[in-house]
Amino acid sequence: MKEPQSALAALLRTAVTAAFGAEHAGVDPMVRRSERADYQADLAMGLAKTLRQSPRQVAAAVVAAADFGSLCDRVEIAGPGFINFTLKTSALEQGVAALAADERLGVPRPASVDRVVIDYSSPNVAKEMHVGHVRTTIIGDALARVLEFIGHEVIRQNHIGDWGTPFGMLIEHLLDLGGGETRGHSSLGELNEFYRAARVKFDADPEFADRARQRVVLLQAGDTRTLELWRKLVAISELHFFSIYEKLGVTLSPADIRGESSYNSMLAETAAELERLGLAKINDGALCVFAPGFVNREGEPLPLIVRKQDGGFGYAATDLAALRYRTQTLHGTRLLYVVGAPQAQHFAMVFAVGELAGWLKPPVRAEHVAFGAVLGADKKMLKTRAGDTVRLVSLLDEAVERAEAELVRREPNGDPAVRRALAPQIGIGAIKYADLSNDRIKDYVFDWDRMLAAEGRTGPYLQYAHARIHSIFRKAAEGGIVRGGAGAIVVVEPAERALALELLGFGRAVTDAAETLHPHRLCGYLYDLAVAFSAFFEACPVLRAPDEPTRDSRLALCGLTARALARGLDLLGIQAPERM
RNA sequence: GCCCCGGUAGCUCAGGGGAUAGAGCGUUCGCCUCCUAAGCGGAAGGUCACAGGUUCAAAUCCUGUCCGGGGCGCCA
Repeated sequence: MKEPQSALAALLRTAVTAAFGAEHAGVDPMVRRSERADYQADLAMGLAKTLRQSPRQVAAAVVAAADFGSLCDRVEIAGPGFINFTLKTSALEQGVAALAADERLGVPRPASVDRVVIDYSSPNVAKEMHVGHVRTTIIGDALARVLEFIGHEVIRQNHIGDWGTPFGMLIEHLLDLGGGETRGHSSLGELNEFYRAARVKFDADPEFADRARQRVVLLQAGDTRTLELWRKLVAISELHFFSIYEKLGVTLSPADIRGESSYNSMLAETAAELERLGLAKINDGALCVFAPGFVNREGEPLPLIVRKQDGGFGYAATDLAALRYRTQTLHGTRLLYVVGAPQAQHFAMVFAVGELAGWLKPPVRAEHVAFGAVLGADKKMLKTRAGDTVRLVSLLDEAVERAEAELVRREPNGDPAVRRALAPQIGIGAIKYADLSNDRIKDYVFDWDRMLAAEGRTGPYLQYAHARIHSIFRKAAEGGIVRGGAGAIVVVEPAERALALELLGFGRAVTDAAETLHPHRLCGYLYDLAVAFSAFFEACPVLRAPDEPTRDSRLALCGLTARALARGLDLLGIQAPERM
């Protein structure tokens, strides 16, 4: 059986053709949740215009042309021409029962499976990860999880910055320090210092800068000794990345790393292909592609510089090579770039060139999944009090510490071991929910007190709702009550009805997040679900239900809600502890 | 100068053609002998930056203005 909202939409579509002819078969019935009923359809007003009839008349004709009897026990026309539907309780019960029996909780399979290549996280080698990486990592991972769950093939690409001119100075500095044989830079705190020192030396010492430039040439030429030192830097950095990923609970693995260096061998042929296609030409000694529509300050055509005057390749070349690789070799059908909004123009140009080159053509699409900055309370880019960029480790550690402190405050005599297990789940979950629940395109204000607050629209609130359900299950088990019996779900109380209705929206919420690439929609849905559950929890005793069938039905509703919350949180990369 | 993204309640944010604009925090009034009160129920609080336009219908679409952030040829 179809989930009621889709069933209503389908019914309305046939009703429209029946009433007004096949030429209107394509109209969107505009079915949505309603405050005045269970669902409402807003199609009559639009149709009225083309049909030159009054909206209420149109609505009446549509309603008359279909039999809503099996789904609804009330269909009313209201206001200018809204059609309000109140579901039959049996339809609601069947819908929820179908959901309970469905592994996928009502998430439909995609009409066509995409091969999604998703580029996210992408930290830089020899630099410590900082706040600037938190959004791409969290948002990218959530999208990867959602798309994968829906049934798309997801290829993660961690486009780490492991190549380019800075490595000349880094390697040269490493040699100055003793050829890299020094006690391994095990902590990346040191390597961060290392980068800074190299930078300072590069800017201050022309002789060093010169050596650094020569070292870049050696690196790009594949000099053995140089590569060895380079690999050392990369290896140490990767250790750091994965320690962060582990703390964060991110699905990226070493196999997903495809850094800038891996395109090194493709840069020349990419440039050659662009030349061959007549797209790239030499301008001021640099090989440039001028995509139509892009201009600089002076209103002159703005180039994408494929090869610099000095013969080197910049990041535009790498991104073009990566685009070519992702389309021509990986055969991705949907390419996602989870990169900050400031790079919008860069990606617009890269995609434009990709289209000109014929690498990117429909139905294959590339999308810049842009996001805004993380701001402090002062509405400026988040910095430490000293004005430094915030290290990601400290951010995550502080989240865990704060979560643990909250646990102590709440339950001073609680088991410390339990707290230690719980704190990361709550702290990291709080950071993730705070980030994901904001529309990604906007900047968002990072506020510890708000995200970890005891109350409100937060990660902990969702986890708490889930934990309360499991608390019921534990109590049930203690009382020898077997869950998952044959008893049907019976919807009687308003709170049960509201919860059931909310549960039916799970599939739509997940699909919506995937199509729009906006995880905050799923966040909003899960919050609404948790609210509906909390209201149900207050109003409808489960284990103390008036009779056994009611108790079992409520247990089943609880089970379904717990699954939906846990799954939804999982799709966001947030853990759902069973007790808090 | 040109381009992109924002401007919605005191604060943080949803809503992005459809009914009286929603939520959380904060303020305020209630609710724990009862499955976790990190909870639930109620109240107050808004010329949706501004001005035009399109439409039966605009917070939502278009144009312009103002404010804030960002980008604009060899860094990534």
